[in-house]
Amino acid sequence: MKTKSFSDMQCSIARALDHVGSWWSLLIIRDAMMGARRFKHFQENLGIAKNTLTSRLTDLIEGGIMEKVPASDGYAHEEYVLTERGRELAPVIIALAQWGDKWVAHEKGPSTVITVRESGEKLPRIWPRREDGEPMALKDVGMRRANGAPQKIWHEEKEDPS
Amino acid sequence: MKTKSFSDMQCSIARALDHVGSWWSLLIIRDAMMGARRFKHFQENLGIAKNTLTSRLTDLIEGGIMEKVPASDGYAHEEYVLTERGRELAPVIIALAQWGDKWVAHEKGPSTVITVRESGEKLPRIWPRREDGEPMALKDVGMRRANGAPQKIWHEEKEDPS
DNA sequence: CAGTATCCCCCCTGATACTG
DNA sequence: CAGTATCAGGGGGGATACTG
Repeated sequence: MKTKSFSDMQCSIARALDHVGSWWSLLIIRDAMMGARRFKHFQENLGIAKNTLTSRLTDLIEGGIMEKVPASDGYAHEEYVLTERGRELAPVIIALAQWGDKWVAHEKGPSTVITVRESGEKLPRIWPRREDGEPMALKDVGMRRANGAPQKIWHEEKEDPS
Repeated sequence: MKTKSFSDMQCSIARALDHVGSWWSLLIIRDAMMGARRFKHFQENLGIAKNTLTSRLTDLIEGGIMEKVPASDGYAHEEYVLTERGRELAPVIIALAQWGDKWVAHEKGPSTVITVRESGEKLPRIWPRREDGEPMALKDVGMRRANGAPQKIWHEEKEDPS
C-alpha cells in the first residue's frame, strides 16, 4: 500500500493499516496464529507466490510483527514467529473472522474456528464494552478526532448541513 | 484486490477482506462511523482522488456495507451511510485503532479517539473474553481449521516437526 | 457539489528459472 | 527446502479536465 503511505497520517487506523501492509499480511498472520511457522507452510496453505511471500514476510519482520528464529526442531531452516506486537493483532483477526462468519459466510460454513481453548466452546463475539465489562450498543460508542488533528465536519451528531 | 480473489477461499477472514476491499475502504468506513456522509467530506478528509473514492464507494455499496440515501437535510445531493452490515465492522475498526495507538502511535498522539459516549471515557480495550465476560490471555484462544477445510500443519500445539 | 472520463504510473502479484 | 532473480500483467490509485 504505497503511492500514498498512510504512515504519515496522524490516524491510528491508517498507521496500523500501513504496518500491516497488504491483505496477504493479515492472512499470513492468521496462519501464524494457527501455528504455521515455516516458509513452506505459508506458501502451501495460502497459495501465494514465493517471491510475494518473501516480500510480505520481510515487511512483517521490518514492521516488528514477526521475527525469524532458528528452527524449533533443530533443523537448519529458520522459522517465522509472531512477536508480541504481532500477537496483539489477534483482536483484529478475530473481529474480521467473526464479521465474515456472520455476513459473508461460505456455503460450506466457516473454515476458521475460534474457540476458548480450555472449554472448546466458540469464542464469544468480540465487541466493545463499558468499563464494567458489559457489551454496549454500537451507537453508544463515540468516535471523534482528537485535539491536534483537523476537525472537519462531524463530531457526535451529524445533522449539520455543512 | 483482485488477481486472486479471496472470496472463493473458505475462510471467513479472507472473505471478509475480499468484501472490505482495499485499505481505503476501511478508512472510508472509519470516516462514515465518525459522521461523514457526503462525497465531499470523504474526499477532503481522506485526501483521496475523486475517481478512486467513487470506485471504493461503489464497491462498498455493492458489498452491502454502505448505501446511498437522499440527503438528510433536504438538499438535492445524496449521502452515503453505513448499513447494519457496515456498522458491525466497528469491532474491526476499533481493534485496528487500539492496536495502532499502542504500537505505532504518531508522535503527536492518536488522532482518533474512541470513547464510551455517555461517560466520555476512553473505550476499554476490545479483547477476546470467555463466556463469563472475563478477558482472556491470547494463548488461551484457540484457532483451527474446521472439518471441511484442509487441515495442514498446525492444530493447537506446534511442536510437530512436520 | 458530485461525480464521470481519460490517461498514466507503479506496485502488487504471479510464473518460471535458478541457487545455497 | 528456502529462498532469490527476472520478467510480465493488471488493477488500484492519482491528476486533470469535463459535465449535470
